[in-house]
Amino acid sequence: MHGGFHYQRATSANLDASQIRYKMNPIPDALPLISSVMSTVHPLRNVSVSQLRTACSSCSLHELCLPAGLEADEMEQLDRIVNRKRPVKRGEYLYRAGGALQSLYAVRTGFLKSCVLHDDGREQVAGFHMMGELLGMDAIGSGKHMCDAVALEDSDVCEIPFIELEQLSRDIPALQRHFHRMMSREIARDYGVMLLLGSMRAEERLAAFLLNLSQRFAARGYSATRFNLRMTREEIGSYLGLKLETISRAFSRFQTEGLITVQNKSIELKDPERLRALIGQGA
Amino acid sequence: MHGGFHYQRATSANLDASQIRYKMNPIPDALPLISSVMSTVHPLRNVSVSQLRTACSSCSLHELCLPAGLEADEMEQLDRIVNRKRPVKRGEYLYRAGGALQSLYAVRTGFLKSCVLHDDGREQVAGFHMMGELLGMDAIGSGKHMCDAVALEDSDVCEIPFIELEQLSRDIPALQRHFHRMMSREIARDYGVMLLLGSMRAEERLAAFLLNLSQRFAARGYSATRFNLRMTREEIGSYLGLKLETISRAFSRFQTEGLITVQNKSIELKDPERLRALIGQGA
DNA sequence: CGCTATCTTGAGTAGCGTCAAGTCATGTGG
DNA sequence: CCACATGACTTGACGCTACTCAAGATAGCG
Repeated sequence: MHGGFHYQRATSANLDASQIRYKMNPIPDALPLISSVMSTVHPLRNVSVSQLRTACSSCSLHELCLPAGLEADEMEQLDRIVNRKRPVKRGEYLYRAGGALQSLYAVRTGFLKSCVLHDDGREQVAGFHMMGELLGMDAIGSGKHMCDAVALEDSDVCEIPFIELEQLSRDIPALQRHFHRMMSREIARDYGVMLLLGSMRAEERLAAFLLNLSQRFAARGYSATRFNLRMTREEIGSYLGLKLETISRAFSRFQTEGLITVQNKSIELKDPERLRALIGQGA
Repeated sequence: MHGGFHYQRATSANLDASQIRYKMNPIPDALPLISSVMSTVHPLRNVSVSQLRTACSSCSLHELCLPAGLEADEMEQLDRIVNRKRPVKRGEYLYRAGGALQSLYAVRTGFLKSCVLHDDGREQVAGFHMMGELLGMDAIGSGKHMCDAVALEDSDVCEIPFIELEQLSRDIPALQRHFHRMMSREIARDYGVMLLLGSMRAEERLAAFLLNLSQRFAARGYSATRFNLRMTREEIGSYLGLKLETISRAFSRFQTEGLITVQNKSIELKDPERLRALIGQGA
């Protein structure tokens, strides 16, 4: 594992990009657990550029992503409009606030953040996005993106032209259904963030954040208790409405209390139950 | 204006319900300004129960609400599935967290709030809803409502069975389009709330809140500078992630600074520009 | 007319932010 | 492969904002 390697690194079926980017971390990324999601995976050595263009039907994310619930022939129709495998390098913008909506984007590999900007330069992280999640839905209302989307590590996304998606979802009820579900889940997620920002104290917020990440990794077949953060303390703080020093102090405190082990970007949840119980102390 | 009057009070074209509910307030609600939205209004004295059942096409909100952009015949189709005029009395729940999604609801008259609940009893107001706005979109993802919706004053809503809406929006592209827009706008609004909760200080939050209300009243043909609050200080505080005392102090401070006049629930914006400038001081 | 919910205001405090110094990772160029 | 530069993180001391607790005023309602 060394630099110069990373163009071959990522398949749609693994998250190991992060292991390469953070290759010096003493604790590697959680290894994928055996799960139904992983059943169609090609081993790393078999990956080639052509295989990176896999159709939705052979993408390991199709249960999580937009094609969930589609029949084979419907998935094929969706495949025809999806522009697969657009790479976004770490630090690159997928889109910027104010830019016209062209497509929605499904994360294939990697990790991104959305940032809302304020005139005075303040910036607020509105969300972190991992594989199978859909970005850009904030732009449908006005035709313009409300936020920046930035890759936190080298990532691949599928580009889904919005006009064509809307057209196709008229013909395929299951697609329409699932698209509505994904928009609605974004709204429900936002309500959760509001609850967090509006009524939790610093340590509760961080605990909720860690448990949320844990649950999302678990849903993708990775360890729920050991994972690597892809974002800085400052980005976590921005998302949680706190300063980076507060995040750092809370991590340290959790560690001395035996709730987690934290070493740089690597996290291990030692006692998820006590972490969960911690939420609700500040009522 | 006195009690016992209020069953005749509200047409789809006025917000005056609040003037009756808060009839003792020295400053009445802003009167509707002349605007395109008001062109089909019946004067109050002509209102009858049958007219309360008006179709979307004759509803003064159709430019703001779900039927925006539909042709006459399309609007007729939508009309057939909409269960018009379900009254919700002050304090009544339109739906509750955990309840199964049946319908979306469009506010016709009145004012409602959505509240997210936390296990430990904490409650966070996630939004306030006025005429032309759509509620319940958080429930599509899971099939269950994520929050309570409560009327803050006697209100009327149109009930739109979700399954039928989805069906119909396959046949009517303009309806599909607009429905997507409304969901997306909810997401964009949520991002704005996150920015507010995550990075503004108390007085900035309140200023942003007042300006937002102002803008929404203006979009409905009412005064942008004089209006009545329909919610308590505690509800404003909950929405803004602050305590009621903080809201009260900020109101007082704004008043002594000449930014607003506030008397109980009635608000006048004396200097919207300085109010706007105030946002961005705390960077 | 009195009861209750809502609001205002004050005094004291806790929690998180600010500022600052120093350590540790990452990755670059010699 | 090592030395150094840079960005990320940790920790401490201090300050300020908003919270808590409390008392009193006011409005709305029966």
